[in-house]
Amino acid sequence: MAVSDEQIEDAMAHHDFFGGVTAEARASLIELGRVREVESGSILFQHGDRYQGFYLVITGTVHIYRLSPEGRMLVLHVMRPGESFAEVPLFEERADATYPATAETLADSTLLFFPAEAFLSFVDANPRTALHMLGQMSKRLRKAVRQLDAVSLQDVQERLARHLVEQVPTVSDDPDTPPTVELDIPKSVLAAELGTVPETLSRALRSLEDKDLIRSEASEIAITDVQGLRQLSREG
Amino acid sequence: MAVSDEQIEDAMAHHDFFGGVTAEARASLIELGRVREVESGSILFQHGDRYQGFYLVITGTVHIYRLSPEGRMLVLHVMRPGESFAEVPLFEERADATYPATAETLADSTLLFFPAEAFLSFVDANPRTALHMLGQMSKRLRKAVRQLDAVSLQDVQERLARHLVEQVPTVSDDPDTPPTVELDIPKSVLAAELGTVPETLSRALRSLEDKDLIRSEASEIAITDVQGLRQLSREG
DNA sequence: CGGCTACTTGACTGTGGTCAATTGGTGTGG
DNA sequence: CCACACCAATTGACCACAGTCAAGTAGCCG
Repeated sequence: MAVSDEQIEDAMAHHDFFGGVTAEARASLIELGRVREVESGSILFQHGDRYQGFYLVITGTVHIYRLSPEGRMLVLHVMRPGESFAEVPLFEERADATYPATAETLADSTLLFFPAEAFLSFVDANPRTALHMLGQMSKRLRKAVRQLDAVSLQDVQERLARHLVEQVPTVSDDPDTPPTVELDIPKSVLAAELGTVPETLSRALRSLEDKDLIRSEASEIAITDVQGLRQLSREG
Repeated sequence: MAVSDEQIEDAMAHHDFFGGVTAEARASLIELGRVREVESGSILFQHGDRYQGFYLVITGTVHIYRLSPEGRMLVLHVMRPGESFAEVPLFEERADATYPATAETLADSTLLFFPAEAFLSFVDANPRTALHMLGQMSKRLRKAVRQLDAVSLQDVQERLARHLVEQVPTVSDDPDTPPTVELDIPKSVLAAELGTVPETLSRALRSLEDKDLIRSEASEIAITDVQGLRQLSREG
């Protein structure tokens, strides 16, 4: 059940960073990576662990989270095929770099692992690629700011509305049937991604349903009023 | 009342990015910058404005914030001499880049402004400097994560405690008198930096005082029990 | 002295977190 | 094939943290 090279190539081609470099550079980058196959629920690294390197998702799902002392979870990111994570410590003080959060698979997954040393040597030899990396980091930073904004300036309902709107495919393949968001993660994780708990998420979903903005059934969420949702997520 | 070259040199030398490059590179970088002197309360750019370039603080204070539709403020950053801000959009899609937040001076300030085009050409000609930039961005990202963590996992009192602990100078110049944090910004800004409102900050300060962890008087906050504060900010 | 702003304090309210019980779906074993 | 166990999700009751509104105080400048 090894992954095919096409899958790897596919994931890399769609990647913000890997997709931006030349084909030859990409080829030599693949050489650096080690394939890791892990089952659902595996912890790749934990908050505070000594930094080893970063990952690229080929198949599966990974969530990056932090835990409060009391055990509440805040999900920073849910990573899907073609996305990479944990590059941040690459460029910090080398000696005692640690992972800033915990990474755990939400499904059986195939990952490409890039050891810090090897990757840094590559960047060192190809300084131009650092620019692509900067683009990547900038996006992350902007996303972090939006998340921060959302958590402290919007209530749960608005955050949920925003999240749903962002999930809706921009091009509607069928103008009549309402666009549908299929949840491929447990609701508890979505809750933690919105900075809340499952109970509150449940009530927020119900509340949006009562307002006829969505129709929710198990992990299928049909958006019946995209405009209304968008408006809710912007204005108070 | 123009700033001296020493002040500029000083600010740059202590900067994470500018301080990391060679002296000659730094010299040519100064050439790129334009000095701007602005009085307190000036808005340098607003959330959504077309991106022009980034700033380095020589003297004064600048806060970077976002506003909710209802007008509540979230302060992302308070910038002091030797710090730079608004580099993020440099490396994003060039055509329609915008500022992700608003920047306003909290005091009469002197800034060095770097136009995007010129600076990018420099990085292009000196790709190695991109690595320093990456280090810079990484720190930002990590800070953003900690802020996110704080806002959604800690209550106001804990966030305040953490903030105060971080302000305490690491080396105590006098072992007997308690370390003191001098607020150089209005409390309303500190409140927004902690993701709350002035009233709540006021109560949080009082509450820490009642616990004999601090002694607060106007903008002087004496830390009487650093250990206790630290503990409060970690554990629930 | 008057008026302005920053900050504080009090009373009230609401969002959302906690705890607990219930439902529902899924997989395992008798 | 049903029974049971287990986990995810929902619902209800309760409560507390913190935001709002309003009044009051203190400091500062004209």
